[in-house]
Order: sequence, then C-alpha cells, then structure tokens
Amino acid sequence: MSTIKSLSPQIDLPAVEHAILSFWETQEIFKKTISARDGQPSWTFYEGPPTANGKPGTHHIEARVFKDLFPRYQTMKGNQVIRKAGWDCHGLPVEIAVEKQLGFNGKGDIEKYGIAKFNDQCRISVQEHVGEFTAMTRRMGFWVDFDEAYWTMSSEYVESVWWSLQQIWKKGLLVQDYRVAPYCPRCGTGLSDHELSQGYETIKDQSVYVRFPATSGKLAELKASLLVWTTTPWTLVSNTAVAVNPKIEYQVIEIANEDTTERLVVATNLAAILGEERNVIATFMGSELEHIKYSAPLGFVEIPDAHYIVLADYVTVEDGTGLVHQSPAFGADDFAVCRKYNLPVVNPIAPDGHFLPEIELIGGVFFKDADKPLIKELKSKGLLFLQKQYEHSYPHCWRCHTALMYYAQPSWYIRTTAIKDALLRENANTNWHPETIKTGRYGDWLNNNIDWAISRNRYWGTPLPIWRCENKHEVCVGSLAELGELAGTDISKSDPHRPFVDDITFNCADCGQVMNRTPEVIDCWFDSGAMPFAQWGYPHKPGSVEKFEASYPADFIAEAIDQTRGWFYTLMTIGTLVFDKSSYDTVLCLGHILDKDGRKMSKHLGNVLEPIPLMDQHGADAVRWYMLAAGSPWSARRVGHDAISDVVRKTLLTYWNTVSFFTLYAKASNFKLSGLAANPSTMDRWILSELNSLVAKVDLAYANYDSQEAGSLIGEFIDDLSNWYVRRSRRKFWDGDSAALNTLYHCLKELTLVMAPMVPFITEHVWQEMVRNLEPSEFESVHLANFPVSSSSAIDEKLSKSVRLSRRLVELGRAARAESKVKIRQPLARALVAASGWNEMDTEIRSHISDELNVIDLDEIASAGADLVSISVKANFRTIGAKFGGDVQAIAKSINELDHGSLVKTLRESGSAEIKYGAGQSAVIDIEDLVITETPKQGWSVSSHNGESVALDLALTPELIEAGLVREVIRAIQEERKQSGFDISDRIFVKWGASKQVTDAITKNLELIGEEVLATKFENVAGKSDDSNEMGLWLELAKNN
RNA sequence: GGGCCUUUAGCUCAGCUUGGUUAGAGCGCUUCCCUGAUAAGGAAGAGGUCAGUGGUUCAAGUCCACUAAGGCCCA
Repeated sequence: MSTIKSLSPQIDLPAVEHAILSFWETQEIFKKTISARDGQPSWTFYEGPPTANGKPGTHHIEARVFKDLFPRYQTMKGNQVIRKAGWDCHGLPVEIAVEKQLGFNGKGDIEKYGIAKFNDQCRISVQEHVGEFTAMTRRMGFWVDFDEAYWTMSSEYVESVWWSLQQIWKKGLLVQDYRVAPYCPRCGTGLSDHELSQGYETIKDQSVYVRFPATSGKLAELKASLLVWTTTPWTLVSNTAVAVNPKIEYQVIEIANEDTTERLVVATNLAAILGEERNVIATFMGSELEHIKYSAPLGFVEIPDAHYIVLADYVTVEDGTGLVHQSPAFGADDFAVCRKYNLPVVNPIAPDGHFLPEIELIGGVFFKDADKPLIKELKSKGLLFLQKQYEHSYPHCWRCHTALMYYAQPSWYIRTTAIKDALLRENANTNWHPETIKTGRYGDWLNNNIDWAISRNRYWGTPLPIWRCENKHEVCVGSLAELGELAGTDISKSDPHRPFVDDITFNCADCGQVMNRTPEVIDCWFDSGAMPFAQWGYPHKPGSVEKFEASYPADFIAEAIDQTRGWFYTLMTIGTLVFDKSSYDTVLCLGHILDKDGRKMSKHLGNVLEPIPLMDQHGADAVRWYMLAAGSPWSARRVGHDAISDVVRKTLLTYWNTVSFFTLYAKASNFKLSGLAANPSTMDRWILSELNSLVAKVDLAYANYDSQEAGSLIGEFIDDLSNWYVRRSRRKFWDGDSAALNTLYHCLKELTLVMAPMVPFITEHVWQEMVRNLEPSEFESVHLANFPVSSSSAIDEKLSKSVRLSRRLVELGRAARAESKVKIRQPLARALVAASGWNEMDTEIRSHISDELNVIDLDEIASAGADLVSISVKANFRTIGAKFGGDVQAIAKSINELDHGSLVKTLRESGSAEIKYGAGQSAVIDIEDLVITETPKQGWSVSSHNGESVALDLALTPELIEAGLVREVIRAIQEERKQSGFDISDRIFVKWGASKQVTDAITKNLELIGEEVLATKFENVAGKSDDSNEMGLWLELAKNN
C-alpha cells in the first residue's frame, strides 16, 4: 500500500499543464486512447481544415475546444474516435499572403515572376503557418493526429478532388457559362457566392440622379428627360438602356429650376424627390414607354442600336426613381434584360479594374476612382439633377478588401440548383445545433440556392481537370494516371499543380485537334468540402475505399457560424453531388468570439488576444471551460481576462482545493481505500445521490452536445461538494472518519472522470496525483478510463429536496443573525422554523442547521404556542388562478380580509375552507392555495422568504455567554496555530492569560478546548494579557508532540 | 431592401418553452460575519421604468403586434 501524497492547495495551473503535455507525449496517451478502442464502434469526427495563411487567433480555440470535447467524451463512452488533422493549403488567402511578402501588386507581377516559383512560395508559406497552428493546438490540449494530417495540396488529395469533379462532370453538372458575377479586379478572379457573403462592408458612395433627355415618342414631344438613379456612376460610361417596370405608373412632372422650368419622368410613387411644388403634365404606365429613345449621358464609348427604354419586372419603387440604368456587363439583372432585347454587352473596363486606356477622361482610371470625374462631367453637361451620399453595404473581396465589381465573364459552374431537392432532403435529416439554423439561415440559403461558380483565374489551387480542343470537345480527367494515359507518358509522379499540368496536351479523340487544359483553378472551398473522401486519397489510394466507407458520413462536425455558407455548405453539397448523401449527421454551429467590449477581434483595433500567451497566463483548462460553459455557445461571446480568471477561481481552484483537502486529511488519518460504506450517513447518502444524478445528467448533456448544461451541472456539484458536503462533514474528516473519506474520494474520482473531457489537464493531474496514487492499478490516464455509470438507486430526490430546504433555512437563519447583530460564535438557546417539508426532515440534516446557526435547540414554530406566533397568509396565485381564473383577484382580496390565524387553523384541521367573495359567490380552497408566513410576535429575530421562516431566540443566559467565550477562545487559538504554521496533527502546549471572566470560562472548559485545538498541556501565565482583543486574551503556543 | 438574433443591476449573463403578485446569479462597490483545506464561504446594503409603445389576460420580464438601438446573414 502506497502512502498518500498530500497535495498543496497552491497550484500553478499553467505549469501543471506543461507537465501534463509532456506526460501525454512521452507516454503516447493520445495514440493509446485510439488503439485501446480497437474493435469498438467508431464515432466519426471530421476536422474542418484551418486555412494556413496566417497566425491562429483566440477564435480558433473556440471551435477546436468543441472539436476536442465530444471526441474525448465518446472515447470514454467506449467508442473509437479517429481524429485526422487537416490543412487547407490552396486558395487566394495564401496567394495574397505571398504576394504581400513579395511586394506584388496583381497578377501581372506573378506571371513575370513565374507561376512555378510563385507556387513554390505558396507551398513554403503554408508550411510555415502550419507550425503555429500545431503549437496552439497542442497547447490547448486538442487531440488530433498531425502525423496523419491531410494536406489539400498533396498529389493524392488533388487527384481525389479531380475524381470527384469528374463524377460531377459525368452527370453533366459541371459546365462553363457566361455570367455576370462578383469579380475582384485586384485578385483578377471571380468570387463564389459563399466567398461573397464574407465580404460585405458598409460604405458611403455617391449616388446620382441623372437626366437622360428623351429623343423620341411622346416623351420627346413633351420635352421630358428620364430621371435615372444609380449608386455606381462609373457604370454610366457603358449605359446601354433604361429599364422601367411595365406595371408601374410614371409621371411627367414639371418643376421650377432656377429661372426656368424642366420636365422629368419618374415613377408616380417616387415623385416626392422632385420637391413639393410640382405639376403633373402627363401620366403613363411603364408599358407605354417601351422603345422610347434618349440621348446617352456620356458619349465615351460607341454602343450601336442602344439607348432606349426597356421593360423589366425587377424594377421597384422602393428607392431611386423607378427608372433603372442598364449596363449589362456589370449587373446580373441588366445582363438578362439586355440579352432579351438583343442589346450589345459593352465592357469598357479591363480585367484589372481599370478603364481601357483609349477612353476619354477616365482612361486608365480604377473603376471606383472614376466616380468623381464622371460626376463632374455630368454636372458640366447639365445632366446632374441631384447628388447624394448613399450608405449601403457593398461586397468587397473577403481577403484584400477591394470593392468588387459585377462583371460579365466566362466561368465554370456546378449546377447545384439541379440537386436542390436532394440538398433539402439531406438538410432535413441533419441534426443542427442550434436547431434554428436548419430551417433559418441555412435552410433559407438552400431554398434560394444558385449555381456554384467554381472556377478561379488564379495560380495556387487545384487545377480544373478539364481539357478542351478548339472545337469545344471536352474531357474531364480523374487522376494523374488517366491523364498520363491520354498524354501517352507516365506522369504519375508529377506535380498536379500549375504550371506543369498546363503543359500537358493530347489530341482530341473526336476531331484530332490538340486539347489544352482550361486555365482555371478551382474554388478552394471545394477542396475542403471534399475532405471526407480526399483525406483518404479515395478512391485511388490502396485502402482508401475501406477507410472512407467506414467513416462516412461523420457523426459530428463543429465550426463557427460563418461556415454555414462555407464549409457546412460545400461539405453537404459535394457529398450529395457525389454520393447522394450529406457528409455529416450532427453539426454544431458556434457563435463568434468577440473582445471584452463586444467588438470583433482585429489587428486594426489592437484587441486581439494571442492564444498561447492567454493559455500560459490562465491555463488552457480555464480558457476551455470558458468557451464550453460560459454563456451560450451559439451566441457571440466576449472573451477577456476577467471572465477567464473567474473560471479559475470559481471552478478549477475550488475543485482542486477539495482534492487537496481530501489528501491532507487522508494522509493525516492513514486513509485506507475500502469502498463506500454499507450504511452511509445521511450526509454521505445525500452527496452520493447528487453525484449519481450529476453523472446521469452530464452524460445526457454531452450526448446532446450541450456543453453549457454540462458545465453548469458540474459547477453546481463542485459547490455542493465543497461548500456543503465538505464544510458540513469537516469534523468527520478531522476524526479520520473512513466512511466520509471514502465517500469524498469516490465523489472526487467520479467528478474527475466527468470533467475530464472539458478540462483534460487538471483532471489528468488529479488522476495521476490522487487516483493513481491510491489505486496504482487504475488506467494509466484519465482519458483512457471509462465514463462513470450512474446508479439510479443511489438517487434520492426527497433527500436532495430536504437538503436544499435546510440550506435555505440556514440562509434565513444567517440573515436573522446578521439582523440581530449577535455574532454566530455566540450560541443561542433555540430557533423556531416554519417551512413545509420541515416535519419530514432527517435529524442529521436538522443538526447541520443548528450547527451552522449555532443554536442549541431547533423547533417547529407551532411548538411556540399560538399566542406567540403571528400568521399572515397570501393567496397563491398560481394555484388559485388555475382553479378560479378570472375570480382570482376577488378571492385574494377576501382571503386578505379574513382572520389569517383562524383560516390557517381551519385549513390545517379540516383540509379545506370556504371563501366567500364578490356578490355571494364562494370558493373552496385548500392549504396549497395559500402562502403562509408564521413569525413569532416578539423578542425574536426573524427572517422569512416565500412562506419559510426562521426565528432566533435572542435571550442570553450566563451559560450561553460562557459557551460563547469558550468558542472565541478556541477560535483565537486555532488562528494562532495557523499563524505558527503547525501541521494539522501537531499537539500543542498553550500558555495563556486573560481577563477575569474569560479566565473563569477557560478554566472551566479546559478539557473541551484541549480537544478542539489538540492541546495536550495548558499553562495560565499570571499577569499576562493582551489588550488588542476584547477578551484580553494572550497566547503563546508551542509544539508538544 | 429582406431575414434572423440580441436588448433584464455599474459590468457579464440566467429567467421567457409552460404568464402568477418581493425578477435572480456572478463580477465590482460598502458594511459585517465565518474559517484545521480554499486564491474560498456567508449576510446585509446601494444598484432594475426587464429597450419603448400598444394589445391579449383576473394577472405580462414571460404571449402577440408595432417601433427603436445594436449585431449577424443575405440582396
């Protein structure tokens, strides 16, 4: 039998965590948690790969904490949980980081530098940042297998992605089309809608109201000008038409303009913008205006056969003028409308976002910068009617923050609209947390689904594996081997990236022409969405088919809410496209992490909390607990030092100190582990009941992915254990009571197991230092152990209720004490209690109340005699309301007017009473319909709440006063013991002196005092006293072992 | 412009599903108490128009409608 280690209450959590980290590492605990479950059911989790394009931030901890908790829990429940790390390597974010590093400014620079060299730099950059993510991940205790990590840039991953694209292509769902799409002129690429959704920013633009003089038809006869509103003046250069809604009414209105008058055409509902003084000259329906010509606002570009009114249903009268300027190259609606009228698509802007150099005035100017000179030009031409600042949210590139333009361009699409029904079906089968996302944010998104624009005109990404000849014959390739076969060379060891793959050509099987690869790479969101199969190199890599099939779909994924249209979408969509089945069952959708003032963390604001320093200051456990249990995981949460140190003080240290307390007394009494007592005391039964219900409830909470509930249950139990069970059982621990120590040990051990998935470090420390110290044969690590099983027979609801009542009564008694100004150390003769449930209360529980309140007797208030007690009652609205509905107020009034004492007497004797109220009505009530408050009439200090009262008898006798003095003396000696740093089991020699009254009290009670303070020898030193305390008590202590 | 979320003490948040007459907790502050583990624990106090308006109801922080502010998502 090993001796028990006494653990200091002082603990340096971060230091302990570092020790635990190396223990896990050297003993390979993580690997063992997986190999120990060989042959057990598997529980699948997919790691959403972080984009390795920058430093990890505190917000990265959030999702990773959840991604760690549930796998740890499932492992303890006996499942095998494979956790493969992953890295999202491709895409614009990486390219942009490298561009910045190399001082580039656009695609031209990259091509000059060379795509091969550029992509090498991207590869290097990814590897650098992966190191920082690994360090953070390791420090926070997120167990994920880095050795087997998948990299989206690896050949096997790219080939797997190619295979899936080929599947989609074979179904006819991967096609090229021309469309107006959001386009970043700086990055030179289109953006997908889910990328777009990340970059809206509220900006102020100049909106302009411009006159387009009509040149034909009725409007020309009336000498009217169309009044057109736009928030993008730069698109006026390529104005092609003006759209009106055929079903909306328009007016020609004459207004005074300085010395003259002018006539303008606007929608009737929007005429107010022309001011109060206006004359309506004519009224037309939009449909009557079709084909009326107008003179183009700026004549910078030739647009033949254009500049007339077209009809479009999408035009509204919500803002502007009801006349919408059309520039088909820069708006999806415009494009569709102009195509219908066979109008030309004229685009004066180069792919780099600058106006073509030959254009007058604004040639070579960046599109956004052209607004100012164009407005000036319109003004000087007398076309500008009104200019107004307009605040709106406008899409920006999610990485480089350049304002996007809608731009007609060839693009590859995945026809996700074709599988919309399947997506809705899969979503319906998905378990969302929180539930509202399923039909809300995400469901809406699916319902309004549009095709996925998947191609990017960039460099560092999975190349689109499509080869075409000049006759537009197409081949989609599914692997390097397949490509090699077509090209007639072995390229299985080649890099599948640009530029090498671009060089591979072969002849078309149909027409014999040379086939070249289409130059685009794909949206990197496709890469990450393909991870369920691509992480295994499916289906090319040997063994991948089995691994994939065993792990699809995932039981569980978790990310922050911004992934609803990112990873959550691509994962589900690719799964459904390729396998007709979504790739996950349960998804946890977390709120964002904000700074302590509720702002986003960003470098500009300087409010970023660096994750590793944060964890080294407070401990990773504290940060984890905060993320999991403080506030709702679904809503945005504020993180600051105060909130986290609160977790340490309140939860972690209280837990640790209870452990430390146990070891201290276990050691002092040579504790032997002997299991739970056959006949436990009431207090032991109570805490074991609480423990078993804790285990059951936490088990359920974890199974439901509710870490907040688990945290609050654990927090309550720690409080019960430390601040009631231990506090109330202290004397038993001093006495080395084996049953109590065994109970406490059992509670701490199971608590440790229950907490282990949330706070893996401190629980491992307790496991090693306490559990394995007492039970060397226990599991090597707490994380290899099994989750405890709740015994329902140990749960005693009545007892639990009774103890809760006793704690409320103690609270009331303390309040009464404070009120009366009689210190708790001064014993009182008795207290009277009124509370329903009092009669059923166990004597042991009652004794805790009298102990806590330091009263000798505790009685039911009724025993004080009716004449000493005053009774007041209030209607219990909840029950009376349910029975009598609308009459409740009248009944309450009648109850109030009755004699309360006799009403309660009647109810207690006969069980019911008739209340007359209103105009001769009556109601029969029972005792439950009243809230009864009983208080002694005088000479008592009383405190009541919700019908429960505690009254203290304040009368003091000489005996009580003496007992009070003795307790003061004991307390003073204890304090002195503590100051002197004696061990808790040291026996002492007390030299003392005091005032006359106190000397008498001490002399009479030497034996009692000696027992309490472990004094084996006393000496009253004549003439010694200390005036610094009320008792004049002077003490000198020495060891007397 | 549309949708969703939030708004309760100086601060952070419960409570709202199922309406009930003294609206809670933690942090902070003041005063006090208690202490053979504790960085703890306890009591009292100050601090609330439960964002606003209207409605339903005997009764609204809670249900309904509208409004405002903030946030998120979308156009």
